[in-house]
Amino acid sequence: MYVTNPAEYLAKMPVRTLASSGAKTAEARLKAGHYLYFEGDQVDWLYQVTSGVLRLTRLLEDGRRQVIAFGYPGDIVGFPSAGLHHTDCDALVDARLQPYRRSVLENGEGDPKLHHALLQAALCEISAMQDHFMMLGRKSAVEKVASFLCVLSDRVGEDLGEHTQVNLPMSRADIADFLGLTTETISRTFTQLRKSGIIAINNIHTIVVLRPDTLLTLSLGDRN
Amino acid sequence: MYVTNPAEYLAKMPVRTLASSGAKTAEARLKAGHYLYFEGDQVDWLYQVTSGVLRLTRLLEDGRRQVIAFGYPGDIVGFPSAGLHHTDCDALVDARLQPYRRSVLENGEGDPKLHHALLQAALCEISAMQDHFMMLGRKSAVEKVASFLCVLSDRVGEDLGEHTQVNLPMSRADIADFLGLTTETISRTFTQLRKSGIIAINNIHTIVVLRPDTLLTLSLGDRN
DNA sequence: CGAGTTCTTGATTATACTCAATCTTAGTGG
DNA sequence: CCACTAAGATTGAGTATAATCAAGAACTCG
Repeated sequence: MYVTNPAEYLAKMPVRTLASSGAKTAEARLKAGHYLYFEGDQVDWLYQVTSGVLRLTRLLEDGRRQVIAFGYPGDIVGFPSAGLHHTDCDALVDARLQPYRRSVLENGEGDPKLHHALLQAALCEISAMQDHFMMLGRKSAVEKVASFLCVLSDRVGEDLGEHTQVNLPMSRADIADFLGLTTETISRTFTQLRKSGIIAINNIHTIVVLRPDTLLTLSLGDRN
Repeated sequence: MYVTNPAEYLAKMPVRTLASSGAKTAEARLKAGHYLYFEGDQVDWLYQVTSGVLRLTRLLEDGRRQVIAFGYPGDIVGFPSAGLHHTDCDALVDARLQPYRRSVLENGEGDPKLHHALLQAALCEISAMQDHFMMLGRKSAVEKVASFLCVLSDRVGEDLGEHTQVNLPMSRADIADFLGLTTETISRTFTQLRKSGIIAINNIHTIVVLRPDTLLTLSLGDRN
């Protein structure tokens, strides 16, 4: 889940259909806080998130952290590079996962349709990451946070009729490490959006988007 | 070319061998300043850079720009997402390109070996981009510039015996838009590295790495 | 209920940006 | 070949944004 321009995400949906394929294994479960894999591990399986939310992270020697992505239902995680995992991955909340053999991605092994679907998911990933570059490199704190909320709202927001409610299973530190900011800045920006009447904060993990249009405008950085 | 940790790049080398495959077309040439494709174009071909340097960019409505990558010899550019290009691509200097049909990547069409090589290149790309996230999100200006020079030095530096010479075909603005900084900051950081005796600046497009070890230390952000 | 973590808010600082001027380089035509 | 121009690079001064440091508030969970 690379949080950028909402429109980008529609292209990802076709992936959901791949679960209907033949060569699949029994669904796996991952409890909140437990790790699916670590950086450097051999890749044997890819996983499509069925429910729950995953967190993909990378560490620098000195402790600085980057959250690479959040894995929401429909997303595929675990793409290998040189056969190895290049992030850590753990669950923010209890999750269910559909595993696919790495060999299906790399060799097409017996299931060309699934092979193709996994390849398409990898290609989507590349394009989504490019969006995220723009966000990390060129957007202000407000733009980043607004973008983040916009995408979450579009992808997993609950329709409350008038407004949209968004659940944030991740901590402020996770959001900060995803957007290249500090927890303090995330907190301040949330407060600022709340005081402007753009969002409401029901509790730490639940916000309501009151003015989605304004939020979208902020995310695009119209400095009028 | 995602400038991060030098070690990452060794993994990319196997890709070079794929040019020996059967299903290839005549080499293409692209003059400096000319575009290979634009964002939104239909993807028909992927290209492996044979010589020269490409620039992949993305624009925001208000003119802010992100350089997504530089394409150096060995690199593959043009991976489709939903069949479309998601960056602009032009040549910084005259370049030669080996084209491969998109269908080889997506359907394996007639050449499983090439299909596999292109897929591996795409997977490498994902991991390299993850490195770049860390750089954009979590590194200081000095760390970014040092990282950039380290990788260029490793990949395309000319061995001058004692030192390593690096050619920079791109402008300061390109480097800035690649690293998420401004041209002024790039300039100042270069000057700072020069005054510290870590690099020498022969001319705007040619720098010499005098103390590679110190540069590497700086790139990793050891704040001692 | 209480301890510990996470979040929020405030005050201050630092890093990198902005704006502006100067210098350098590359390209053009006399 | 050299002056002239335009674009790009450097440097400086001042500023703004987000980071840091620190304290207090609000959650979480045993």
